[in-house]
Amino acid sequence: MNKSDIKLIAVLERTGGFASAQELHQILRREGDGIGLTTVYRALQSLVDDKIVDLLRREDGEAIYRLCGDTHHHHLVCKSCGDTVEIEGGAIEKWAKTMAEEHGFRDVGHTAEIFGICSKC
Amino acid sequence: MNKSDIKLIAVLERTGGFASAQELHQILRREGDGIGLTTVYRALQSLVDDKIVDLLRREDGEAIYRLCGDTHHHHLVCKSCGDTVEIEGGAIEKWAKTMAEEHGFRDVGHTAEIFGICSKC
DNA sequence: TTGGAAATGATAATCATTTCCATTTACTGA
DNA sequence: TCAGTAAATGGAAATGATTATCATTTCCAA
Repeated sequence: MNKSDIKLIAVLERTGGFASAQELHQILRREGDGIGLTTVYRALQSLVDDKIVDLLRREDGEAIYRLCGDTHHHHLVCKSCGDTVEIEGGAIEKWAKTMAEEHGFRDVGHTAEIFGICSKC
Repeated sequence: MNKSDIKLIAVLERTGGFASAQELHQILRREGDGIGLTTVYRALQSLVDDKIVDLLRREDGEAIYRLCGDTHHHHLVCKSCGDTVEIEGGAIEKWAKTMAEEHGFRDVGHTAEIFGICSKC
C-alpha cells in the first residue's frame, strides 16, 4: 500500500460509483496531480489483488473499478445506466463448492454477475 | 442472414459455441476459408443483433460469442492447465432470477464461472 | 551520507475492435 | 442474357485500452 494506492482509494471514495482507469487518471490530473497513467493502472491492479477494489467490465469491455466492502458479494448491474446493487450469493457459494468437489477441483473461487435493466431505465 | 453469418454459425456449432472473434477467424482461415477479420466481426455483430448469438466477456474483457439456444451452462476451469468442464447451473438460474426480481430488474442475464485446480494438476 | 530497492511516469508496444475505402459479388428488371 | 445498382467483402490504417520497457527519482535503513 503506497501513496498512489491511497490517492486512488480517495478518488474512488469521493466519486462513489464506478470509474475506469482512464477516468480516474483524468480526475487526478484535473486536480493538479501529475500522476502518470501507468501508475494509475499499477495502483488499481494492486488494489484489486489486495481485494480492496472490485474490477468489473462495462458493456464494451472496458475495465471499471469500485471500492468494495470486505464481505464476499456479487453484483446486479444495470446494462443501461450502470447502476449497481451488491447482493448476497449464498446459493452460489454452495453451488460452486458442490460442483468443484464433484469434479475433483480444489482451491476454488468463482465469479458471478447478473445484468439487466433496472426499474428506472 | 448471408453466407458469412452461416459460416460463423457452423463454426460455433462445431466448437461448442464459445469463442472470440479472433479465434473464429483463425479457425476459418486454418480451414482454408479466406474470410477477412472485418467480415467475421461484422457477421458476429449482426448475429448478436438478431439474437442468434450471445455476447459475453472473458475475464480480460475480450468478447466471446456463443450460440443462443444451446442449453445454457457454465464452466469449471482449471487455473493451471486450462482444462474446462461444462456444468449445469440450475441453482444459478433461480438465484439470478430471484435477485433480479427482488430489485426490480428486467431483461436479465448472468455470467458465472468457477475456477480452481483440477485433480490432474 | 549512501547504496540499493521500490516507485514513478513518459514512451513505445500490444492487442482487440472499428473505420475506411476500393473491389468483388449478388440481384434486379428489361 | 446483360447492364446497372446495392450489398458484401477484406485489406490496411485508425483507434483506444492496457501492458511492457526503461531511465529517473524517491525512500529508507545502515
